[in-house]
Amino acid sequence: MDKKQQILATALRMFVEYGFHGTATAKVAQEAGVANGTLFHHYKTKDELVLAIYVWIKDELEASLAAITHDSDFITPKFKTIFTATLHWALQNRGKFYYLRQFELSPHYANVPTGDNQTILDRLIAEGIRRKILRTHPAELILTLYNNHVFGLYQYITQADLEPNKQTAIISEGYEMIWGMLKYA
Amino acid sequence: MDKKQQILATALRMFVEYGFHGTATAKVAQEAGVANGTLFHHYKTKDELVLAIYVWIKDELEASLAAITHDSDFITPKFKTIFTATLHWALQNRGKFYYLRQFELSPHYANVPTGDNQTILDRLIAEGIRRKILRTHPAELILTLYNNHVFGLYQYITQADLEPNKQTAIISEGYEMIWGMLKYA
Amino acid sequence: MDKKQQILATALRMFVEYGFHGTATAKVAQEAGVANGTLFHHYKTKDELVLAIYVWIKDELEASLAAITHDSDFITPKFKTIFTATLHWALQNRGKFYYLRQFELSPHYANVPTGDNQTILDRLIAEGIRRKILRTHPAELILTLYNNHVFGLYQYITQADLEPNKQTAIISEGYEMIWGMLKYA
Amino acid sequence: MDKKQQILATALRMFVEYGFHGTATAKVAQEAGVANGTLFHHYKTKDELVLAIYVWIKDELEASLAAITHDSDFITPKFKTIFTATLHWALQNRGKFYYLRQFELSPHYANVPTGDNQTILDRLIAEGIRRKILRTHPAELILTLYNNHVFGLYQYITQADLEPNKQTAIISEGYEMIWGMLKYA
DNA sequence: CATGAATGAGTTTTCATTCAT
DNA sequence: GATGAATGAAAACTCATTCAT
Repeated sequence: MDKKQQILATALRMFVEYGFHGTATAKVAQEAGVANGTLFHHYKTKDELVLAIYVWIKDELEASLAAITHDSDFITPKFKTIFTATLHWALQNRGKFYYLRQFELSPHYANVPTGDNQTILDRLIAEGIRRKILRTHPAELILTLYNNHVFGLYQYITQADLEPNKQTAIISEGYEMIWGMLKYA
Repeated sequence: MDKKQQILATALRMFVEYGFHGTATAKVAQEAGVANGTLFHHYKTKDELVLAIYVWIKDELEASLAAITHDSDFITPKFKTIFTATLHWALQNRGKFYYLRQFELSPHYANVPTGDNQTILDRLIAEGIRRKILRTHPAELILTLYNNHVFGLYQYITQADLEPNKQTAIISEGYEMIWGMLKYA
Repeated sequence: MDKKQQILATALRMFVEYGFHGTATAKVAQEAGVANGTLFHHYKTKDELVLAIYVWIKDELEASLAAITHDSDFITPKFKTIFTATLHWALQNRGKFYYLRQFELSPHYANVPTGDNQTILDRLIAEGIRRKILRTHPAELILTLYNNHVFGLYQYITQADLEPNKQTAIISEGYEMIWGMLKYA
Repeated sequence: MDKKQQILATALRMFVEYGFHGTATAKVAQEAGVANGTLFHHYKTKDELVLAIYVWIKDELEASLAAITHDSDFITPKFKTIFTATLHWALQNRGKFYYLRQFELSPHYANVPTGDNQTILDRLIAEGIRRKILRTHPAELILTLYNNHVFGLYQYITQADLEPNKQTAIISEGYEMIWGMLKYA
């Protein structure tokens, strides 16, 4: 398990730094301190490794959001909690958050097995629309706009290299913006 | 000249379909109907080709926006005009618009020579902030949020494969959203 | 013992289907339902496995011929019996017979330990020549022509996919041919 | 062209000595005095190279037989001429002849494009059967037995390492044998 | 301007074999 | 005996780039 996890972490770091194609599997193995063949013993192909990292990060973010919300929470504050927590997580896990975007905009995204596993956010949006707390738009549209807004803020904050308190202020502003944009009436 | 343009167009199509690394220069040359060496006769390196396509598309979009606006326009309607025109252009030039995103999120973006050539949108936002028509935020933040919103709408419309009239309706809605989000007070 | 035999049988099948080099030991182990290391526990190298299969089949064919002949038989009918039995055995054990050829034409053949263990056929030919029932040619020549004739018939019958009665007829014809070719005067 | 032919000749020699799988393309390129990539510039895959060699040899043998026969020849002497010439060619081009067998018994044989290009021998056998000069068997059977007989003689002569005059004598004997076996009545 | 043969470093992947448990 | 994770040396193949014509 140790080596497997070591490969995962090293690959993540290198993929973020050099891109998928810019990172040779041999280099990953070397930096992870394992033999070339060991990487392929655990992940049959490079694509499989790329996907495994995505699932790992996705699960981790989801778990971190699950830890601070409850099904019984009211929708409006829950929305704020999730938005804020996501951005803070993103800023404390920049490599991981960047990886998610990099992956989702790449052809690799097509390899994700399509289960019906809805995320907390998926369910929240669906319920918010149904209860007329969010605008009556297709959930898919709301989700897409939300994600792009979150990524936009992340992009700005990281590129402008803001101080922590400024970061919190912007996140707060950003929340007001998206809420004003998506809330019902 | 013919061959040069042929290479450009073919490369654009293939880069969008297979990605930068997934597209071999030899394949581009072949599909463009020119010899391997001809491609390198016009563009010294693959990176140079990738950049040339970006500049070409960027200029084309800018020219198309320039054709429908004037420096003397009022800011508020001009903002709407540009937003709407950009999205329509994106939907009629999907490959080109997608290329812009692909390029800007890639390490290639660092190769763009940093001139002070501001776009129409850059100038509009700067002036909007100065005149307190747009929120008093850093121009960079406003621009980032704007761009991500535009791309989010583009993503939704293309993935949902909407009919033309639905497209126009969503673009109109999308405009109201971003305007509500960015306008002063 | 069970596992050892299981490995042998699985390897035979796969070597015939994919060739020696085309068959990975890991795949053999997997299909045989044993662990990777178990294969190497029983056979020190892949070459050793390849050889073991050859010896196994060779012994089986020899035993099957021994069961229907006696040292005291007359040479002429014994020749016919052996020829006919060999071909029938070959057609009922196609994989095994094909393996023998595949092995003997490969560099692996050099690994067979050279004992003086003569086969029934070897002894029969030697005696036939000595007693002037077979042509006075080097035994090696007669054996080679015999083997190629047998394989030729096998090739034709399997490729033409003949019905059982046709098979018997061809084998009979084939016997007349080789006998006419090799018998004395 | 020079390099292409150089690759072909080198690969032939190495495939005969080490087998298809035992010969690395990198080694072929090295021995042929060309770069690794050059080999793949001329032959897209190793399989394509293997096939190209087969076609080359096959054509060469066919041309050599065509040079000493005429369509108007009588069948019986033509048969002898071809048989004898084939064996002499085989003994003077041992690598090439061995390659043909090696190839035809391998899975590569399935890659040969199935045209209707009949060889001289194919046509001769078909006509011999029709005119009742050869036994009334399926042409395929006659051809298979013929080929195996030729290869058997080749095998014996090369393994016994006979002197030239002995070779000629055995070939002559071998002709009588196959003719006795295949001629009508 | 245009060509396409030639290059060789680099890539992913395979695989027989070992060894600690 | 049995296991399967670990190994690392190959292997086939790719590809941006050069250059003589």
